[in-house]
Amino acid sequence: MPAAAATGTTAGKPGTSAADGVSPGASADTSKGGRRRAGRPSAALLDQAGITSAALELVGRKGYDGLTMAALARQLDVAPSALYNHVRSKREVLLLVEDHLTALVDVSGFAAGPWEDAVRTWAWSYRDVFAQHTPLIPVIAVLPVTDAPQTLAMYETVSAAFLAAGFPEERIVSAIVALESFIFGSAYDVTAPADIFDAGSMAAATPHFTAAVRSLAARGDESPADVAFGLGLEALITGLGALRG
Amino acid sequence: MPAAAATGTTAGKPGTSAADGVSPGASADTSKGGRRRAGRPSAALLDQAGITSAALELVGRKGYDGLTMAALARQLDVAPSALYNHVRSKREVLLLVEDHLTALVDVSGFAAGPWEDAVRTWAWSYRDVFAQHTPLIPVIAVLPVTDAPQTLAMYETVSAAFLAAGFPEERIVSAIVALESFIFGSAYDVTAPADIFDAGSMAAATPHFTAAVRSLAARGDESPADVAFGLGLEALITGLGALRG
DNA sequence: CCACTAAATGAATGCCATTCATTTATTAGA
DNA sequence: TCTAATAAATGAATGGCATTCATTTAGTGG
Repeated sequence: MPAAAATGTTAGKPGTSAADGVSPGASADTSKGGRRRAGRPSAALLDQAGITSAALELVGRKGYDGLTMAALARQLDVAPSALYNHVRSKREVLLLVEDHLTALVDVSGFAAGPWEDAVRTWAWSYRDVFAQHTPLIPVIAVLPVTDAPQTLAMYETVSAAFLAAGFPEERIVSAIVALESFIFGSAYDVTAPADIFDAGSMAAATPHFTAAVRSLAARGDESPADVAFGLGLEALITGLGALRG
Repeated sequence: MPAAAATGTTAGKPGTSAADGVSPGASADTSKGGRRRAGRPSAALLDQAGITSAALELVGRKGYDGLTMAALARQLDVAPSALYNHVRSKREVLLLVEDHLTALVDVSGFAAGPWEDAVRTWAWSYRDVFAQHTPLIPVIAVLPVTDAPQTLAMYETVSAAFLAAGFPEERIVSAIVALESFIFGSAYDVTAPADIFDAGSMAAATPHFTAAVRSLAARGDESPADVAFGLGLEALITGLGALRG
């Protein structure tokens, strides 16, 4: 399970959620509900799906520092101010991206098989997706689920599976939150520089820590972030699993 | 090794960091060692300790949105550009604040008593400190320990205690990282709005999740964030504790 | 008293998200 | 077919931000 970690990122699951496929290009004017009133231009250059995929491409190419409203507009061949006809703020752009990414998290394990395996698959995949998008984590943390349909869909799938696995209803949300907290915190670790624990000139003053760091580095195959995540995840699975009736 | 910590940052030149003298701004940092060269003003208005405490006061009063270099300068009765004689960037200000806060984390439990109790005390305290400073979390995550002496000191204390408790040396860093990841993720939860899980109009589409949320709310005394943190922490303590030889 | 230097200044610079009055393009309905 | 309504795009502001830099200020050791 450890090395496979990296794969999860691409693992978009078709059956995961209620979202239609979307056609990210320039024209997918499906939803955007609301009745039409008077004359209404049909060939809009922008919509939320297009903005979302342009934002994702931009992030992939330039990182989150490169995701500015100006750059986003340029990517879409449009004036920056045009974006505000479709999105209330930059935060809403981040929110659209977040919800899109959540749909990539692998919840397929919850359909069948042991609860432990399903949680493992889900957690590794969840971490892998957001490890490449850590600037979204502060956004997610305060995000009312109402504003993120895909995220809500994921919670429904996971909740149903926890109930089926024998969890008492009043513990389900707490267990999910505990797992998510660990997942988000661990996503940051993945991005940490390799020498983050190098004490440098202070090494002599911190002998126990320095020795611990050195013996950690000695083991070769797995990345430190993966080792720590695996360790914590197994502890959580065992400990939380014991709550089942 | 207390406040002397602050030195290293301005370095870059041999022997430059020294800047002792009489009364600095608001809070005096005692001699920072280093040899003196030529003539040198003794009544500096600013130093890193003063900047740190001004930043903390500002954050307490206006939050992290209010912590701008301009506001910080105003607080210290100084021009914004003056700050850059003592600090390389705003990020370094955040770093100073982070290191100061880390010193507030309660590691006293590691001095004696059972490992489990010490970890519990440490983890709750750690979470509580940073729950009020979540904007620092992305900074901490990528922060080389070299740049944060207090943080390094905490790691040394914790590492020594884990070793004494019977942990194999090569698992210590992983165990600490796993705990920290959980702690940082959980710190975000504390700040989440109470209605974060209200599915609103989508409630009908997510019956299991909605029911789980409702039954959670039913239990009154403890905050949801505390319940989740306690649940996860106990699982981690049990699971990680099993690694001890 | 002079040469040296850390520290403070104030005026730029460039980037950013966001706003707004205005224009453009489309279509429903008369 | 003409017209009124309207969504969407524009381009020029606005105000805030961190940061830079040439310059000035003021102590101090020699």
